[in-house]
Amino acid sequence: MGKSTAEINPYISVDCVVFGYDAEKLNVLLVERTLSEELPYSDFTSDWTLTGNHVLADETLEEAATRVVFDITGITDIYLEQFKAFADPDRLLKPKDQQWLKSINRDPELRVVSVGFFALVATQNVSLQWMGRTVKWTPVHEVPELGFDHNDILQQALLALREKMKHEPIGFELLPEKFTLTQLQTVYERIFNTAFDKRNFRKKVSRMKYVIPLNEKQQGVPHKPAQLYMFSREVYEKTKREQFDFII
Amino acid sequence: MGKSTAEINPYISVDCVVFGYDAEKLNVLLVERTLSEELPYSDFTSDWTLTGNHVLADETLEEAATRVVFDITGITDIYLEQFKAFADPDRLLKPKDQQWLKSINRDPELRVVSVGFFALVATQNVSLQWMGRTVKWTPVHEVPELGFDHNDILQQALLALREKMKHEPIGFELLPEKFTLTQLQTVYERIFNTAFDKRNFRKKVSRMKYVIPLNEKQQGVPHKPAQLYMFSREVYEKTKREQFDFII
DNA sequence: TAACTTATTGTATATATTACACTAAGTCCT
DNA sequence: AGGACTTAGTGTAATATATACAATAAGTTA
Repeated sequence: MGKSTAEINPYISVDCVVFGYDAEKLNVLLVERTLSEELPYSDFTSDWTLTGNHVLADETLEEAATRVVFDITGITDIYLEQFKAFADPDRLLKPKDQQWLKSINRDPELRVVSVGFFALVATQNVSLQWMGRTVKWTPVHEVPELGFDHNDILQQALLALREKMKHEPIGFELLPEKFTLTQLQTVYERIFNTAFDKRNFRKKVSRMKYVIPLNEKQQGVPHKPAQLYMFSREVYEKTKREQFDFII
Repeated sequence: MGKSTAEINPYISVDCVVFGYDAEKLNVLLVERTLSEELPYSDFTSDWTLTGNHVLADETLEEAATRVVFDITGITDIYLEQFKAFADPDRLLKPKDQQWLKSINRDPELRVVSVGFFALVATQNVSLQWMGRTVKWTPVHEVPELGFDHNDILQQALLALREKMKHEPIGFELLPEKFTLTQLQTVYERIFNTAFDKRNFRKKVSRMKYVIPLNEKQQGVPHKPAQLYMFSREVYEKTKREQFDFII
């Protein structure tokens, strides 16, 4: 942002599916899309889209995605992963989208490749603002019809997130640095929409040497305070081994 | 192919990393890149690249990748998976690549997004020809310096292939329809560069209900003929269940 | 101090993993 | 016909993991 329009590559964009978790639900960041006031088109004045932007001339895709997430959330060290490119010839051809593209003087005929990233953020303690545009968290199961092909992109991001979560310890990215085992279990239960047995889950976690108990307990809760844990990526990288699980 | 140049989208291409397996090694399909004869640039006359092409105006990425693979191999039903988009600003800026782009009258300044797919084919029994261009199988560990950023694309494809193979039964795509357990074991050993215990491997496979023994044995081998098996994706889809393995 | 809420723990059974070496069934050669 | 050669095929014991299942512990609140 803050760069001149001339540096923007009109053919390539990134869309970031920013997932957040609030101890209740998996949410996704949406941005309001409004028609510019000078052009009062009739059939909509605003709706919602994922966060995205065109890449700049000297930017890599990763840099563009990092910039987009930073501009909205102010967060720099964020878990970010490219998961799929979207380039169907008709992905911007819905009437609303055409109307919007014209309203901001973009060529509505142009075929834009959008590269999808998903991001995981720990809390909602991010100052939501994107150059004055309205940004909000929405539970992934309550997302309305979005602009462009963003409902599709969101669904693909969810699939990619689940696939990755099955095999890599990224659930921790959605939790605060210090978390309880119940919180950890709940993250997985919500994202996979299942329930785990508490004892078996804890037995499994206790075998993960990279989930480390702290000398600290939960505070300010009106019941028995839980042990706090941290995740160590360093320990994970050192102790992980390849394994196959393509069985039944 | 066979369409007019006017229908080509100059900004978007697909590159297909076509993996083949010949009972010995994992190979990849390479195409020779030659400078057009009218423009005798000095420092190279030909080298190799992955198979790829620009997408056509009315094509999706998947359709373009399918077309590219079909044009080279003549195969229609092929395992094909999008794994990553490549769009670094400098990905086509090496002198050789600039020279080549100019020689075919492409704008060498243009930033092209290439979407990478990997494909798995069972045998080398594919008629290799791509509109008269030279195509060859090369063992993945003997691939020379390729044009563009294709060495990078190949490495990323290998990583994506391994990741997928750890969790999904796609090794079968590299084998003939009827295969022996030794062949199956060898595929995994070669791709992961490890050795498995034969008895333990077979015990594991015997638990996969979707690897089905046939009433048929190997023929024409100068030793005890092995039992032949087939893979049933239908049985796999019906019996698989989600599981987590992000432990140690 | 009783009611309430969430945290924490164990055991028995079944299944999966690992390490390890010999016999079986063909062909080839003389 | 017989022996050499090559790859196929198999079992067992020890350890680790998965699953099903319910009672006690440690705080807070009224």
